[in-house]
Amino acid sequence: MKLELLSKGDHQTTQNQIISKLRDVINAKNLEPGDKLPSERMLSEKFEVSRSNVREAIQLLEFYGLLKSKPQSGTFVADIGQIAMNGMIDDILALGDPDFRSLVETRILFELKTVRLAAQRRSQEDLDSIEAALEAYKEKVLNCENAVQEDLLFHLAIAKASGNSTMNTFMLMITPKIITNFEKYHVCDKGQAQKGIKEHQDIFEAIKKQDIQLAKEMMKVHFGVLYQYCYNVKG
Amino acid sequence: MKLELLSKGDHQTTQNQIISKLRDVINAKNLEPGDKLPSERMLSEKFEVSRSNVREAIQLLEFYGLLKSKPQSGTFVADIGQIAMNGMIDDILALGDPDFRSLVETRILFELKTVRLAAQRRSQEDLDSIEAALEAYKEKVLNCENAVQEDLLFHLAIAKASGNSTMNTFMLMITPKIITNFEKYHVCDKGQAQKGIKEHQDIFEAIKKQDIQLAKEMMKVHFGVLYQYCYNVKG
DNA sequence: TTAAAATAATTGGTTAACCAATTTGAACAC
DNA sequence: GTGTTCAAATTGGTTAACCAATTATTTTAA
Repeated sequence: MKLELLSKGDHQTTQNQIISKLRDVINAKNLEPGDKLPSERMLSEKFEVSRSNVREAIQLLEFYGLLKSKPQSGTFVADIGQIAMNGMIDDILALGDPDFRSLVETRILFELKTVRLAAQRRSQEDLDSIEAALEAYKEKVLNCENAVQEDLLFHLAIAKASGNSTMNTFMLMITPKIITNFEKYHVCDKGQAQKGIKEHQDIFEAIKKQDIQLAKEMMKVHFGVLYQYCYNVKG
Repeated sequence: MKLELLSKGDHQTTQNQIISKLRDVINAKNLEPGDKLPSERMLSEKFEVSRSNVREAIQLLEFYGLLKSKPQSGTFVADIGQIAMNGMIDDILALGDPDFRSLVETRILFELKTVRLAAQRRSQEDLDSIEAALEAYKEKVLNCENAVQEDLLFHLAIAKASGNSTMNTFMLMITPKIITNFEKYHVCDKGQAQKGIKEHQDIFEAIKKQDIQLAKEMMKVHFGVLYQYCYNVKG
């Protein structure tokens, strides 16, 4: 038996320690937006870790928009004041792997919003893409095959048609995590198949008609089961 | 004059090319979930790029949950079928830098949702954090100082209190991008100051009372101006 | 012939060396 | 003193060498 209680990834732990130390450096030196941090080499020596570890930590903070590295110059504090910097780093350090329920909850939020935006903004090209995804889905279902992939692409096509690149990106980030943890197996139920097809078809038609409210309602129906899973577990 | 038309980042371009080639490899070899990709060294030779470039591309696809690297073994296709794999990689390749409007639109969506969840789920500790952020905000505003940072932390405290780690993470990702592009300067207007304080106070009180609907309404009022910016630009 | 053991090759990850752009500061002309 | 030039040091980024774990292959024993 491997005793790994509260291990949580050795890598992750040291990474968070470095980030924490980076915050300390920023505070100790009273660095403000535009100020330069010590070089990666100095930091790696000071923290007694490898330079690549420091680089990785800096890159994460860069990802969150807190730092900015300039090629042959140095790493600089982004346009974020010290107070916000400290608060945000604390928040980042407190982040853990997202739980499944929060993923589902977030997905439903996105689905209900993107479908409205798609109904409102979709171009003809968008509509064609969604329809193609729908047809692929229907074909698989009618052949009694697993259509998880086609289902996913249908929803991603809607996200794309929403014209909101941020939501589109986020959908790409969370949806695979959900479908790989969900419906591992496939059962061929005639009733379920028809229900699934109808729900997708209804959503598509609403988008086509540009009926925003209807599109949202149809999507709500489609996610009814998952919705229950999220909000009625307690009750 | 530097002719950089459609440059879009040299790095980004080669990266996308590699990702595209990775997709081709997966298709050519008909790789399915669990199957192993060629080694990084082989790929770098085949693509005629450095191994670190290949690694970077693989890591991005790993970020989106499409691949999975195992330390001294190899890189494997995650639990995503070929159809979804192709569709998702296409989507990823089509992603561009998010436009400002989509960021704002997404932020408002999150704010309206997290404030409801916060009103519903907040612990006493959450409430204390939010109140502390509110007090810090009020103090700055009453002193006629710029309170952008305190405003940000107030909203992030609400996101944290929502109990949804996914939304919390996403809020951390987009909010800084917005505030750094917005309200670059600060004007001290007595009326505006009081208005800002009242709006924040109202939101806090609603969360404290756990009045979900009211919390949402107060947040909607708070983001009224931004909301207009998003949805009434055309009209 | 087959199972097991030993060894060689391969793997992603890590570290160290290297690079070109930038920055710094000393030398120097006026 | 002051502005300019130029060389040396510093920087983040990149490449190549190295590592330990894993996997494939060969050898060996029964």
